[in-house]
Amino acid sequence: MAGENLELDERKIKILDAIIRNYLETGEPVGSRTISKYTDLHLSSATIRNEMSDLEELGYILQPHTSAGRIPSDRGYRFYVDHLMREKDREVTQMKEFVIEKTQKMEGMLKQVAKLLASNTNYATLVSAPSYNTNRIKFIQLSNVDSEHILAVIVMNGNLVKNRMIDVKETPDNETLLRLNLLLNSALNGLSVQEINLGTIAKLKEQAGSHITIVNDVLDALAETISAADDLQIYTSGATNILKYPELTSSGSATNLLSAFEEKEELFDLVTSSLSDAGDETGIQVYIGNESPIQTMKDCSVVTATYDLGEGVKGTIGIVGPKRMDYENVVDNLRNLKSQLDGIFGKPADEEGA
Amino acid sequence: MAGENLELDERKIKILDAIIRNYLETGEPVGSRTISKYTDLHLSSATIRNEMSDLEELGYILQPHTSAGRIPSDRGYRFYVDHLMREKDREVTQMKEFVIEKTQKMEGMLKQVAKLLASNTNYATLVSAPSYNTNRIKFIQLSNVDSEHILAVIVMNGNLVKNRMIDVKETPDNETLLRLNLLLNSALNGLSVQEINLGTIAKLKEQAGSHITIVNDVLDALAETISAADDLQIYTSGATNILKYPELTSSGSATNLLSAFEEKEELFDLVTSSLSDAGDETGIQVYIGNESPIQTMKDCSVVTATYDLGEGVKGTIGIVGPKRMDYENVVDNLRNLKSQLDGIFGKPADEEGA
DNA sequence: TATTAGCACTCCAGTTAAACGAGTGCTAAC
DNA sequence: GTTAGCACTCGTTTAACTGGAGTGCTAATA
Repeated sequence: MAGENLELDERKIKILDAIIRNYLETGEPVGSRTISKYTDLHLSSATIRNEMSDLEELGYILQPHTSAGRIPSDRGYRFYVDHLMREKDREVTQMKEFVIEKTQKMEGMLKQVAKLLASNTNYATLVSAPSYNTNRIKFIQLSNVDSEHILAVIVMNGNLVKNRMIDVKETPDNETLLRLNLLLNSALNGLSVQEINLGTIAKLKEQAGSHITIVNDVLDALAETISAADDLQIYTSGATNILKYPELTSSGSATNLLSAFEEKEELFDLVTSSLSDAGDETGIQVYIGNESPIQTMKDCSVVTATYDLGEGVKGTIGIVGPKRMDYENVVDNLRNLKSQLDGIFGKPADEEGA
Repeated sequence: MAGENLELDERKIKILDAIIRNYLETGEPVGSRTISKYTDLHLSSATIRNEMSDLEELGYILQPHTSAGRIPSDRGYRFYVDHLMREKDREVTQMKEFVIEKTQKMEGMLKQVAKLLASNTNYATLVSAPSYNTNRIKFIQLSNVDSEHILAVIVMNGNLVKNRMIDVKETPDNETLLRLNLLLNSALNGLSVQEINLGTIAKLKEQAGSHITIVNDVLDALAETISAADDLQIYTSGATNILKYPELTSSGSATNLLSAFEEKEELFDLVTSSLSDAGDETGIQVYIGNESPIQTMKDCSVVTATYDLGEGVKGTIGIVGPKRMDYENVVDNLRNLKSQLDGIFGKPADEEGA
């Protein structure tokens, strides 16, 4: 565990650890007498009191009011997460079988993941669908559907499919359509959407001749494919777990949290910022209180994991709960799920356009 | 308003009406003295008390406890909704512009509708996407995507598009693909999914020759298109409004309601049963307390409207709130929105496969 | 006969006061 | 440096009290 520390000696650390662990369990302020018995230090409550007084001065714990026990401060939690938390002996869970084999579709699977996580942890969970931003165009096809509509089908790497109905005044004949298909595919194939620049577009339009409008529509559809807000799906579960924690309901932030989980807009911010924060090498990130990217969550803790399917295809799994959440369990669960998801996409199953 | 009634004379009806209206406003049990002043009957509180006693015996109102005022019973609400409720002078709202013009996409529009309704009423709302069950196949197209995948695109009436990736061992050449496309289109075009019977399938497979597996996959995709649970999308908004009503939070049903709105599974039942209940000619249905199709909602009232885009394409808009909800306002809002939606689909805009 | 005034009674909601107890800080002794 | 002891603080719980809104009943009234 924690090695030498500038301001905390061995004993203080042990006491801090005991306080936090106890508080995580009970949710009640913990007093000196409790610690005196709980630890193997064999110190009297009076001694503990002195140490606690020091710890408070250092900002690791605080008193809700005079003559109450101590609770961890944000700084205390941070120290705990960084140095004190033990990794769980991971029991190899049967998640894989349960979650992944059973559902072929991305959407269903992610919903399952959120649900499973929520029931495992008793916190609110969210899972974002992978974002395909840096993905490349694999295939484009235009077809006549009826006299007024052309259907454009765009397949991206990873087999994400996007459809776009295009209104036309007159139906192009099959030959023209074939030519356009050839044109589009040869011009755009293999490009990521970012790589389609003005030059490409100009050339394309030049060659399209009288069918510029169709080409324009296809380009629009491509643009839409990356417009993140439109594409990014977020699945949530267990939001009502929030109501289980009095420190959230009484502080009044519960309602805001719940509607954030319903409307999901704020969750986008959470997901994107968690995707950009690198996290440590494990890809797991812990936000405590005000560290959270979202103001709404300043009274709770957020733990996120970023899963990476390769080729820049990434997504986020997150857990939102009270500051006194069971970090060990949560982190373990996330690490576990992450590793499962990281592996999946060797063989991309069939998915559907959002 | 209500004409003659077997057990209720004019005066009793007036009193009942006054009690319910007052209770809807305040949420507090209403006493005899209040009514004595509130109405233009000019009766003393004592007289009112006698009448109230009668009304209670008849089951229209009840006392939360001795020496409290009266509140409407389910039966009372029912009578109110059926006979007493006045229709609002509809101010022509600018909903259409706001909601409908601004968003081209079905999904976005329905989300907007839910949101608007929630903010208008302060209750929890849900909107189901139109179900295309009786819809017909318009167009099918298979294309080679890469060496291991064929993409099947299916367009239904109303321009609902469904994609399906099909794994293949070896790529069919273009000629074969063309033949299959022709085959599928001529065999299935214009059929609703229910109409595809064993005969059709057998004939199709016979003609498919060595490419049965592909045909099978296409048929699977078709089956999926109608599998309702998979297809039916529900958008919700304002679920947290539930927390505003003490009668729901204290009875403990709020949590269940909230998670019903989050998980949405129960809402499917609500939507389907509201779709099958014809409702009166207006297409609007009011469920009070136990009348609700869902047990979770037995402590509240549910008002639903069914919108009909024609061709069997239907959807539901619903509102969930306390029994003392503002029925007049709610019904008016629903009727309004319904009429807007009913009109929309003259020109089906572009949509995307689920 | 229908209505009203008056009164005793009920019961909830809100307030106050007291008792409790968990916990601290400090001091003095070990 | 550690501990025992004690006075003090402060939130929580319990109990008792009060006010008020509302009812039901009875007797008087129009």
